[in-house]
Amino acid sequence: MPELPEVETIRRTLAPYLPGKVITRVEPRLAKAFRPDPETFLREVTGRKITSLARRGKYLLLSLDNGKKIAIHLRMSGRLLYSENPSPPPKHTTLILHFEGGAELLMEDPRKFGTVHLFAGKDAPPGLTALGPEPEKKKEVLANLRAAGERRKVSVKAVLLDQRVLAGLGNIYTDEALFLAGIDPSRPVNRITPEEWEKLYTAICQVLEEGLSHRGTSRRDYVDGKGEPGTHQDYLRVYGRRDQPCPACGEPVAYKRVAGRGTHYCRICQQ
DNA sequence: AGTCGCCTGGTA
DNA sequence: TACCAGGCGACT
Repeated sequence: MPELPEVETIRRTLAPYLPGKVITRVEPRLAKAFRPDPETFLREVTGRKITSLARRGKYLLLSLDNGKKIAIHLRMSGRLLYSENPSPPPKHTTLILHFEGGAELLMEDPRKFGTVHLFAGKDAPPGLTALGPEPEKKKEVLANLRAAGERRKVSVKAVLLDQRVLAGLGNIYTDEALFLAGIDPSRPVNRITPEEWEKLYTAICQVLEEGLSHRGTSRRDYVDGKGEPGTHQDYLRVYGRRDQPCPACGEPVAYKRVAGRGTHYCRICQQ
C-alpha cells in the first residue's frame, strides 16, 4: 500500500525507538511471508539488537548486531506499528517482535502480500537488488527515464511504476506527477521529449515532497509507525477524484486502466 | 506488454 | 453480487 512518502514516514516515526532495542521474542505468524523461512528467521533474530533502521525505495531495512538485515515490504495493506503498551494482536498479523522492556513492533497485513526477508549481504531480495535510484538522484533517474524512452512504446505510466527505473513511486504519486507534468499516462514512452522528461522529473520530486510533508496519504489502510494517519489525501489533485472537477480546468477527472492499474487523469490538461 | 494470482475487506 | 484497492512477480 504505501509508496515512498508513506514508507519514509513510517521509518521516521520508528527511528526514535528501534535502534538499540534488544529483541527478546519473535513471533512469525504468517509463515509464507518469510524468506528464506520462519524457522531461520526465528533462530537468527531472537536475542539480537537492532542497530539501525533505513529505507530503500518501498523497503524498510532493519540491521541487526549479527550482521544480518531484515527487509520488510508492506505491499498493499501492510502496517508496521510500534507500541510500548501492546494490546492483543489484530486478526491478520504477520510478525511481532517483542523488545526488552515490554515494547513491541507489530506487522499487520490483511491481504497477506507483505514480505519479511532476512539476509546477509549477498542474498538480498531480488526486488531490492534490482531497485533503481532514489528519486533525488537526478542524473541517474533522468538517464534511466530517457533510456527507457528510447527502447519501447510502453506507456509512460508503466515506466514510472517500474521500480528498476526509479525507486518509490506507486499508483497514487505516479498519477499525481503525470497530472502536474501535463502528460497523458498512456502516452508511449518513446514520444516523450527531453523537455518533458525534465518537467516530469520536477513533478515527481514535487509530489513526493508534498506527500512526505503531509506524512503520507491515508485513503484506506495507511497509518504511520505510531498508528497516525497522514493528511495528503486532502491535497490530491486527481487520484481518487474520478468525475470530480480537474483542479486546473474543471473538466471531470477521467478514469481508465493503464499499465494494469486504475488511473486518474484529465483528458484536457494531459496530452 | 498485458493479464493473472496472491488475499481480505470495503463499498456501490 | 461484483468490483475495487498505496504492489509485484510469474505467466503468456
